[in-house]
Order: sequence, then structure tokens, then C-alpha cells
Amino acid sequence: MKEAPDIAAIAALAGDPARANMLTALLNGEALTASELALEAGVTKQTASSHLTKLAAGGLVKVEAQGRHRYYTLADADVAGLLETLMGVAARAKALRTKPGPKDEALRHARLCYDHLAGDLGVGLYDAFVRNKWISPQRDGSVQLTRLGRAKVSSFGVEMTALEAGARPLCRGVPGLERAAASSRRRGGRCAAGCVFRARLGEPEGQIARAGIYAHR
Amino acid sequence: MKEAPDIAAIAALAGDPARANMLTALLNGEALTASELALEAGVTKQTASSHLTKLAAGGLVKVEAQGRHRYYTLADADVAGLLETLMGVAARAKALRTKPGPKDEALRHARLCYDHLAGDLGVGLYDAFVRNKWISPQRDGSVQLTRLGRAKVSSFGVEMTALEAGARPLCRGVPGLERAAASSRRRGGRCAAGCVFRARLGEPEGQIARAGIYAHR
DNA sequence: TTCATGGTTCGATCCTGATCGAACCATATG
DNA sequence: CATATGGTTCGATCAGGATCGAACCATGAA
Repeated sequence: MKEAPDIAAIAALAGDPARANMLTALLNGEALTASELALEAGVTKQTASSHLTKLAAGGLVKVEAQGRHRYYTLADADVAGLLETLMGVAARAKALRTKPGPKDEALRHARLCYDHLAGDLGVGLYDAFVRNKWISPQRDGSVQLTRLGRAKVSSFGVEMTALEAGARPLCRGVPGLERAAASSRRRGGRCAAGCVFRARLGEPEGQIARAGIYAHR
Repeated sequence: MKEAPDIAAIAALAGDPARANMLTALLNGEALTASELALEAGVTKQTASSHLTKLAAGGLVKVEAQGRHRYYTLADADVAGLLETLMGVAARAKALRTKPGPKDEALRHARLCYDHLAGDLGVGLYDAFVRNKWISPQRDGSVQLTRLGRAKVSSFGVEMTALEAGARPLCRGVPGLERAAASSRRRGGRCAAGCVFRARLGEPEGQIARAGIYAHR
């Protein structure tokens, strides 16, 4: 478990209220100065400086100096995603008891959008692709684009270049996932690796695949 | 910023090395006893007990008693997702310097699988759907299933029930995202809300949509 | 019933890190 | 050049929480 300390390090960075406030303030994509972030966090400029140094060292934020101003932004979309995930987990854990502000409402809504109609279309497409035998779920959990399917998507105008892996499955079974895949199948659920493709086409983000990894006892 | 403390609370839970080790040990979906988790974390049983109480109170794990044994599992797939996201951020932040063990390799590989061929097919399908005018990206960033598209997916055998919202767009523009959407469009990138659908069909998880929210300065 | 084992609770210890005042450096403006 | 403002660094303080030994409770097996 060599990895845990590093996970802990990142999590610990977001685990401080002041730093969490700063990160959240940066979620809308604007770049804020150290002073502004100090205000957001409700701490002094020196405390803010100390925190921001840590966030930058930890790779959660980027800083760009413009004259005497230091503009901070989230390091990348993954950090934003992390914050969103935290929000989601917090909400489910009922840790989120207060009504979020407008900005958070927008994020909430965006997430609802993810889980809505587009998801249904993706699911529908996957099922239809299977029924029409355009893709073939494999025993090992992978999904194969069939000859028929190749012809079909080609007829849609899909560029075949990236898909021209011959008989190569779209998603190969993963050694560590075999057991989980088998387990998931027995439960009448979709297999893990197969669900990778399905996740691509419409399920809530990664949930199915994680459900595969995450075999309920 | 009422939300930040709750985010911080969740993050802080994962921010302790012992707890992080425990959570990671549970990532493969197995249920582990308190004693096993104590071993995983390298702490005494009493310390483990204390930690597990917090994790359970925070909603990150679930516990099920069987006789004198207490089996712990991750609370849900979102928690697993959170851990994965943390791993991803840690990896990008170069905080991850050691070579992960086999189990982690499987997770890594699963993620590679996500970002691979299935993604290409999804992207290809989206583009083809647009080119064929089966879906129509709207000015406000939403995506509309066209009359033609409805007929098409219906011909695939896709159940129309969930999609029978008439002229309702698959993904409506979000008020808070309009500016970001416009901004993203100007950059030659895909719009935010439109990319919700696209994300469904193949882009790395939520990245595009977040990129939209996250407007680079 | 006794003993073993799993797990919780209590209390004391101590380390870590957030915090801020003071001082200093860097930049901008009049 | 002097003053104002943005931001960093240093050092001292102290609260919080991880930790573990001891004790206790709960369950299982002989």
C-alpha cells in the first residue's frame, strides 16, 4: 500500500477548511489573487500565503505572477473533478446540510445533466449495438466490434483509423478484474470491463466499472 | 462558501495515512474486518477502531456485523471513485513516485482502458451523429436529437420511451455555464453542455465538461 | 464454564500543523 | 523618492487529533 500516503497527502491538502474554501473559490475557473483567496478563506494574508504554497507544491493549483499580483488557478480539470467528487460524496454522506449558493447550484445542475437523457441515449445505443450484433461482449469482459458493426459504424461515417485494430477487442479484460467481472456477471449485472464501453456510452461516470471492481460482499 | 467545510471534512478523512491505507485496501471490493484493516494500516486495533468509527460516521464506509466480526466495505461506488480521482491527481502531481503494487496496476490499467479505443468509438459516433444530422448541437450548448436522429436510433432498436421528450434537448444549457460555454466556443473547443453528451459518448470522464466549467484564464 | 479472540472505550501523551504579528521584499502610483 | 499595497518569510503559540496501553464488552469454541 505504498500509494496511500500519497493519496493521503492530496486529500489532506483539501482537508483543511481554509484550503478547501480556496479550492472551491477557484472552481468556477476564474483566477484569483492571493489576497482574494485569503478573503475567501477568511484568514490573514500570511496564512493564505502559507496555504497556497502548499497547494502549489502539492500540484493542486498553479500560480502566475503579474507584477505584484499572484494569480492562482486550479492546476487542471482533474483537480476540479476531485472537488466535484468530494462534493458528491459529501452530499451522499449527508454531510452537506446547507443549501449551496448559486454557483454551486450550477454545478449541481450540470451533474444532473450528466445523469439524465444523454445517459439514456448512451445506454440505449449500447443495448441496441449488442442486439444488432454490432458489438459483441466477450467472455472475458471485453467488448468486440464485430465485422457487421465495423461496417455499420463505417456507414455512419465514423473514421475507422482509430478502430482499425483488426480483431482487437475494444476493451480487453484486465487480469485483476477477471474475478470481479465473473462475480458481477453472476449477479446479473454487466461485466466490469464490458461496462467500460457502456460507461463511455452513457452510464454515470465510471460507476458501472467501479461497481465491477467493487464487488459487493 | 458554506460547502467547503464539508468538503474538507470528507477530504480530511482520507487525509490521514492510516485511514487512506484502509480505504485503499477496500478498493478491490472485498469486505475486511477491523483487525485486517488494522494490519493494512499498520496501527493497533484500538487506533483502527477509532479511525473506522470516523470513516463510518463520515459515510465513507459501511459496516456489517457477523458474530464478533465487523466487516467493512466502502460505502458506495462514489467513494471508490473519489479514491480513484485522488490517485489520478496524485499521479499527475507527481506525488506518486513509487511503483504501485499489482492491485494498483490493475486499476491503472482499467483507467487506461477507459481512455482508449472505447473513447475513440464514442468520439467517432458523436462526430458521425453530428455530421449525419442525427443530433444537433444547439447555440446554447445543448444537444438536440433531431427528427432524423430519432428515426435512426429507433431503427437501431433503441427504446424511445426515455427519449420521447419531444423537442426537448438532450442536454439543456445551464445558466451558470453560459458564459463558460461561450468562452469555450471561442477557443475552438467543444461547448460545455454539448460536451456533456460527448463525454457520455467517449471523452475521458467528465473532463470536457469540466474544462468548460473551468475556463482557463 | 473457561479461555481465546474480535472489537470498543477511556485516558494520557505528544506531535503536527494552522494561525497570526512582525518584519521584510516586490511592485505600483503620485 | 515616498507611500501604499500585494505577497512572503520567520518565529511563537496552541488546538486538534493520531496514537497506544489498559480495561472492558461481545462472541465463539472447547
